[in-house]
Amino acid sequence: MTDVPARGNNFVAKIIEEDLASGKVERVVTRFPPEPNGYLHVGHAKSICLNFGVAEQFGGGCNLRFDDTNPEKESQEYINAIKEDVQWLGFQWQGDIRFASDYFDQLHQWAVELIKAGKAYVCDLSPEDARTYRGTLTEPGKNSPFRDRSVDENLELFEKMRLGEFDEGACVLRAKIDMASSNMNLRDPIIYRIRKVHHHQTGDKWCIYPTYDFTHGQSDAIEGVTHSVCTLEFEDHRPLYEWFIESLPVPAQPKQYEFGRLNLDYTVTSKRKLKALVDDEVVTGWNDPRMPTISGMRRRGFTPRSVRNFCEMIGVTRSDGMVDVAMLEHAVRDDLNKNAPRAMCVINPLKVVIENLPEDHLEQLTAPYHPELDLGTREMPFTREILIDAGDFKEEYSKKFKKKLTPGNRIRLRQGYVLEALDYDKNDAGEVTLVRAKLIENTLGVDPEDGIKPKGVVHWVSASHAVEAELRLYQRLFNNPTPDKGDADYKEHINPESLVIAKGWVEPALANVTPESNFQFEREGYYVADRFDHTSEQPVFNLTIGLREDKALQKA
RNA sequence: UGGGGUGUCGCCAAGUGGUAAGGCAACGGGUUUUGAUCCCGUCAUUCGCAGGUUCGAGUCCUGCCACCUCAGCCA
Repeated sequence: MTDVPARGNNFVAKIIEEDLASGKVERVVTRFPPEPNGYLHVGHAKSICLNFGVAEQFGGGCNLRFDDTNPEKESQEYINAIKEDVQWLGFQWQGDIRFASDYFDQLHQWAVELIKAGKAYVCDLSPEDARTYRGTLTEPGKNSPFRDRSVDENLELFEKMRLGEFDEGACVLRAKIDMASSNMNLRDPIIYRIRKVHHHQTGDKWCIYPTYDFTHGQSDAIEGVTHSVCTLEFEDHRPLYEWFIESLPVPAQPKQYEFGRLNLDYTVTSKRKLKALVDDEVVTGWNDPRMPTISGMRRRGFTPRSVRNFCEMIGVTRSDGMVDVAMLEHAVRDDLNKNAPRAMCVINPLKVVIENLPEDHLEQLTAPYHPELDLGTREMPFTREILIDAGDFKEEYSKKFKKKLTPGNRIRLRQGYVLEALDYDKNDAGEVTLVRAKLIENTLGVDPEDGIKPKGVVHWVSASHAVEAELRLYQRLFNNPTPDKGDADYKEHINPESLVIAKGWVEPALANVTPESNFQFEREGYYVADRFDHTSEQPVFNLTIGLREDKALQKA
């Protein structure tokens, strides 16, 4: 009875619902905390939909906060791209954009307080020695020889760190927790390290930077985040997150919850590997239509709604699985089928001469852009010579080709008349080069008067009026279901045919569409006018996804 | 061999002691001026495995097994 899908019905939403009901929180606040060290991908889309979605669902807000504690890997380019991607998906953050770096002063002050409370110390162990002292998964660590420095000495040393008196790596500030903990994160984790680099937000103000662990929870507290939702690999960090919140005079008590990150088959979703694809020029950039980045999907022709529907479809749980990429493809097809205007484009042209039409015949056929939605109409010039897809003509009739144009077999020109093939020409290679046909009169919108109905429907364009367009035919980037598995060899699975450039003859109405207009080229697939390269002089369309094909037909 | 997690149809996922939703995929059939869409139907006697508690267990208990994750001065 209900046509409203169960929305946001996941465990995070349930927790929030309960917290709201019990009065534990009065208004939900979440945050999406990307590090600006790469472009956002489909996995981030899941997180964005969750964090913004749940805030929206319960009348709260979601902050966009850049987790910018590691300046050397970060850049303004990424910040800009991330903002654009979030907005493109249709979400708006609460208030201004936040940066963890906005809180560096406060964080520094809290670090000092930790030292004063005897809960943090400056450690001079080299990275190698620190690793040794840390122990292993099965053996406890050992206390650092610097663990018992006096508060005054630590204060002085930490201040010298801040003033740049030590080299990078010379020492760090660590929280004093428990070197024997079975949770590695609690073995005196580093909370400040020396990095003598320029920061994209704070310039050269700091040469010491707080670590993720020391930054994240406190930033949440400062912003009044109630539910800090992250992925499963941070689960082990939760005790540390809580340790800081309990040890420091923070203004709020945020709680961390974890969900399973998205894994998509035939897809790579690690920023490092995506960056390698860009750096090694396997693709043309972060927004290459083959990339699973949000900007890549956008350029490919995915709509924000299709991506959001996909995220809704896969759900949010604590189990980590591998989602079938067919689900993503379904989400796009479903949205585009319902909403994209239809148009015609012939990719493998075969000329058909309609012999019972005069040379100068020109008729404008009015065709609706969508079979159900009222998206208006366009004029399709109809002339004596037209182009159809070569695959739609067969020299001989057969059951498999019952819907094709064959001598003696009628088909209907989509949105036009019924045609009957008469004969055809072949070249030396045996290829059909031209078909002669006759038009059956009075068949616009109605069946032939002689009662012989056309068997199939074929898309077409006027040979003299069609506009040549560049078609970029995309397929999946990888031909292996788990290219992300293992470490070094994922590039061996690159699909050599992930991009094929082809030519298409589109109906004139398509030349003037704006970049990013989605279409279904009837009987061909869903295409989008390229966001950057499409112009009316040089139309460029990207294949978003093909139409679903009849499986039985493929087998035949 | 330590800690933390997760195991329900090929994939995702509801289910919270009362007798296994839904989506994707697949497979049949119907409609169709897109071999698309749409429609209709089929698809888990069984919930990682083995015991136990109970009138009754996917749900509770015990013990196994499998997989993921943690030893960055990354996030």
